[in-house]
Amino acid sequence: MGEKDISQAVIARLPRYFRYLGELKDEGVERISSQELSTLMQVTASQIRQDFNNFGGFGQQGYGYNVEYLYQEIGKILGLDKEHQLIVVGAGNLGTALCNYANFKRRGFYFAGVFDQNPDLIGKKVGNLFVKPMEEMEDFVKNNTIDIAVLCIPKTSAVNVADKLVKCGVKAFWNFAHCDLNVPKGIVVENVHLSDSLIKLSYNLNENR
Amino acid sequence: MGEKDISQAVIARLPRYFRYLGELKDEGVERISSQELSTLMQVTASQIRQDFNNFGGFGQQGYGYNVEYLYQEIGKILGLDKEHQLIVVGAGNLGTALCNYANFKRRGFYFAGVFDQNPDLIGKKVGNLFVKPMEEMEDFVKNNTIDIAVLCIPKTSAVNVADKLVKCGVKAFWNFAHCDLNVPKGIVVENVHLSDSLIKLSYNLNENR
DNA sequence: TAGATTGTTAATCGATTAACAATC
DNA sequence: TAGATTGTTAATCGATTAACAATC
Repeated sequence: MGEKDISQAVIARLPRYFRYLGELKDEGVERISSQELSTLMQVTASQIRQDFNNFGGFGQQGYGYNVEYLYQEIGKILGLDKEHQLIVVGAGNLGTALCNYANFKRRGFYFAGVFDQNPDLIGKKVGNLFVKPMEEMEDFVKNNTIDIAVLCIPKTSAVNVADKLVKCGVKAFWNFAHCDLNVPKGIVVENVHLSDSLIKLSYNLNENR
Repeated sequence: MGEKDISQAVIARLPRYFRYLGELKDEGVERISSQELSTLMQVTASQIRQDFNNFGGFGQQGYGYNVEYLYQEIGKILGLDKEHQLIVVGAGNLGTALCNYANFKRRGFYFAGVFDQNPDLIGKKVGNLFVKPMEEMEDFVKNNTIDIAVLCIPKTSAVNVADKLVKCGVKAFWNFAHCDLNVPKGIVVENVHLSDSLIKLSYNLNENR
């Protein structure tokens, strides 16, 4: 963390770069210029170069960027060279959907446990896991060095569950509950507020008529 | 659309205001000042007043804002006073989860149809709908004035399906496919790239150590 | 009327774009 | 060497914050 802080606007664009570079790599493309990438991604070449240069010079004058190399480097910046252990709290439809999504594993995100308070769901198979009761959550987290908790529970319990998990050492929350978490400094939250997203779509839809 | 364009930064904040105002309303709070809302939401009072004043003066000097009135007005701005008809394309885990999420209906978003190309899923009950084959999608959309299509299909088919739906009159896409859609001007896309979101979390997690 | 708080203008800050020297 | 394209500085643009006059 010696470096200067990178703005969240830049960070938010990195996964998209990573995605495009991965596709280019899979297509066998060896090199790409900021101008070509600009056309492909519909952002300015200036922005692309500025973004990359926040992390060091990955390109070469007169040549452009080596796709494979840039892909690897951005992967490292994003922490995708490391493995992450996750738990999912809430084994409803959404929690189940996320557990079943195989792509995350490919990126080093491993689902280590699923928990629910509904007795009817306990023992149910979700992905390659069996739903455990909420009472076992805290011990499980302590014993398995869990990085990330995925919250797929109603907002009424989300804040409370998050507090408990912070105490057990969870460092990051992927929050699908329809509320804001209030966590201590140093704990990271990424919200996915689906209703908010749909409502935003509604605004733009109605504006565009 | 006579008014000047509102920036997407402002639009993106509106659903959150709406959410907080809804909660305040439910708690029976009658009035609130930008300063109080600022403390509650952890944004500056200045920003709150600027944001609201993009759409007109909803407050009263010396008093603040009437919660119920402001809630209603922001709802109208967001188009939540209108009904929206949706279809879901892709009846996998995620499509199923979205169909089952009752909260959307409460906001005027009605799921009118679910489609999948997998013969095993056809006829399966999802929410209060039965999965229909993809072949029926286009006629269905034309006959039911569908506003919004929710894409829960792999990226390999998403672009193709979106093209078809645009031709049938769909005006907005809620895109969960892991790719960018390229739609004509006037068609609205709201992306929910879950992998990108999780990867962003990964960056911030690794940065915070 | 005095106090409170908005609506709005002005100042600041940060992010994006343009330009170009450095260099492969 | 000449051409291409980066890395980086400077200019512009837009968004956020501060300040305060208007007014309830």
